[in-house]
Amino acid sequence: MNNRKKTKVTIHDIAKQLNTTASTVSRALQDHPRISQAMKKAVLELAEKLSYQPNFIASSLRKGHGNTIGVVIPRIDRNFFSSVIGGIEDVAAEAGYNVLICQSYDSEAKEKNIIETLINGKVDGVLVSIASGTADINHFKQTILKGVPLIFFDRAPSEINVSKVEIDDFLGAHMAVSHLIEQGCRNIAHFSGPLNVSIYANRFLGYKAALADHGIEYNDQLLMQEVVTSDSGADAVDRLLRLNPIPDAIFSASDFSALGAVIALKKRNIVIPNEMAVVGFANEPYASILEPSLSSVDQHSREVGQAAAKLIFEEINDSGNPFVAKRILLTPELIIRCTSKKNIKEK
Amino acid sequence: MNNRKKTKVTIHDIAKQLNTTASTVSRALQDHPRISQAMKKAVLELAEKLSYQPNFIASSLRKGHGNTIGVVIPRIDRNFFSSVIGGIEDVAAEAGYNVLICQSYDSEAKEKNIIETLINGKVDGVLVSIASGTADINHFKQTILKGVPLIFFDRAPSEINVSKVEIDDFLGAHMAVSHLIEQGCRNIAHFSGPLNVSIYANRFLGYKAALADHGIEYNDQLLMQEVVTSDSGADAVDRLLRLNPIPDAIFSASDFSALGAVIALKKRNIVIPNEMAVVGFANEPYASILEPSLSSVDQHSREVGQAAAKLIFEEINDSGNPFVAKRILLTPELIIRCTSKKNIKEK
DNA sequence: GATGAATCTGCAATCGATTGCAGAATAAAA
DNA sequence: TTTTATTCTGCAATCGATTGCAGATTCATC
Repeated sequence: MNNRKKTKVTIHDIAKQLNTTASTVSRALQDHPRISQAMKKAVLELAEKLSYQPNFIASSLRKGHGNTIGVVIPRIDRNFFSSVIGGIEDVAAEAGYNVLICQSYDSEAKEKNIIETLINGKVDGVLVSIASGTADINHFKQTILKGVPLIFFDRAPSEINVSKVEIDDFLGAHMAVSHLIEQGCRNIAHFSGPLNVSIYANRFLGYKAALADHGIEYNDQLLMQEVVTSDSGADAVDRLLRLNPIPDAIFSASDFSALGAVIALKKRNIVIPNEMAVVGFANEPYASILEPSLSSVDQHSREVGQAAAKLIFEEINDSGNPFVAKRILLTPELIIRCTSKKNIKEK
Repeated sequence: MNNRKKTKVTIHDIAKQLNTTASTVSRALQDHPRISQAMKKAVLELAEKLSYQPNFIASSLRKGHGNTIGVVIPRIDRNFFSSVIGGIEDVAAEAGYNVLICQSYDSEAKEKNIIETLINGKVDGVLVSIASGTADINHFKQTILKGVPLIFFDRAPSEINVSKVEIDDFLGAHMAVSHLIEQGCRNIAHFSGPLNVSIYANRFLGYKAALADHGIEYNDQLLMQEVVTSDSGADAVDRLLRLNPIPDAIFSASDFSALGAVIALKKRNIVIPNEMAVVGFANEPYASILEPSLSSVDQHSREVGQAAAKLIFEEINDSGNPFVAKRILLTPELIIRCTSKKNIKEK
């Protein structure tokens, strides 16, 4: 067992041993109605005996598709994306498809490169969460021209006519901010990401709308831009504390900056949530572990993946009909924990 | 742009327009030395103009490989595995390979199924972290017979002659337990997983060895078996507290059970680390966020992925030579935090 | 002008499975 | 026995790119 040689049994080998042809063997293996039971039995038995396995590449070439879909994400070691992939893989495995994972690391060049190698027959469809560094979306137009189904999830460009699966960021933000207002907060700061990225833009709009709906005026000073990391969250807290009056809540578009904020607030002995309430976004696994536990908007990431995968299979199987872009908007869920629930002690 | 038609430019199309043949076009595209500069230029220009993209499937069939490797893991939404995949993907992308991800959900049947579909030419090599439910490893022997390179990482069966990338669980456990002993603990409990799984067996051995090396007798009562989840960790704490004397430390083979233990201990107002110190294993992202922050053994997961990927490319490119199984053992790192560092206040 | 060398191209087979169509073999009906 | 219907099989092309080998063309040398 120390030298490994390729055993390559093909339908021709089977045909030869049975004094028949590859066509017949091929049909027998597919249980084609015009092949006799006797022949099917013989083929199946010999195939089993020789432990024949069909060559996937060859049949893909002939059939024109390879039962594989590609997924392009910024990075996999982020909880949101790995759980989206979990959802995609569930649906794909069910449908007999495999999933090819590629990371763009938020770089447009990498993303472009990935898309180009994927669409040359390697995959039958592509699911993308666009890189934040991507300005030019021509590579996606290529994909469409090639006739390869394309779906965006989570992060999607607006200037392109494709199907999308998104969570309702506006609603999530609106729920979070409304909740803070119900808790008595009136002076609510917002940590935002780059506003040219749709998810952050929508969260910002949801924030503003919730304020307006409760008759609270929007205050420019309370918007902290490009605050999505833990460090920047801590810095932003410093800036907030210099305001007069000091805000009484933070709605952060990211759990990471919310985390940084909570740590910074604790360091300054500011009581959470009574002096300053905090709600994050994404419901990262650590949200429940942080003390006080972090309220956050859950994105139902696994369902995002499942929905996106289902959508792409629809488009793959539907390729004859004229294309109509669909948009699925999933409802997020506000998870209320200790950083925002006043008058309730930590247990 | 509402109807999507497949544009399928092949080398034959280019050849026809240039009054030459597919062979010449193929060679021109590969910059073959025996093609004239003029012809190369013409081909390249026309290819560009028609936005020709080589058909990946066709060239794979002919070349006998498809620049794809498969990864089989129990599940992707676990930090360890997603970061291993990050490492694999880094190396693979560098080498011009794509990565196919499959989840076994710790089921032998699923794993077997995955392996069988992968090795039929779909991938050029397979990286596996074996499902905990897998007893029969015949499907892997098939893989070897097929001549498809195979590497195990993290979890590997012992009864098979293949290359492996593992972290030194024995050493990691030894470091953790020695550290607890240095902190003055003498009565150290151990939360273990199923001992037929190598990683848990080795952690257990490392635990025992560290005790022995410090002249501490191993006590059967302090071994809590099958404790790898948060809930079971909390339960195990209950049992420990009924012992006499009560242990003064826990070395957990999993961060999840360590987490459960810390929460349970806090609920009972047992002071960590002075009354009970805790060290976990895996350095999950929440370890640093927990209060008190959890000491844990970091597995350098990204490096595991990188090492495994490098190894499989060696085997793929080396297929001529007689096979020699390699074993890479990575050194883990003990991260000392507040659950085990006595006499240091939490900041 | 002839021979040899050097440089390009094209033919045709190949990778392995699939499939339309023709045709063989068998059974049923006349 | 002949005709018609029915049931199986096989031939050959196809998917698109690659490659060994032969042949063609150009150029240099004697």
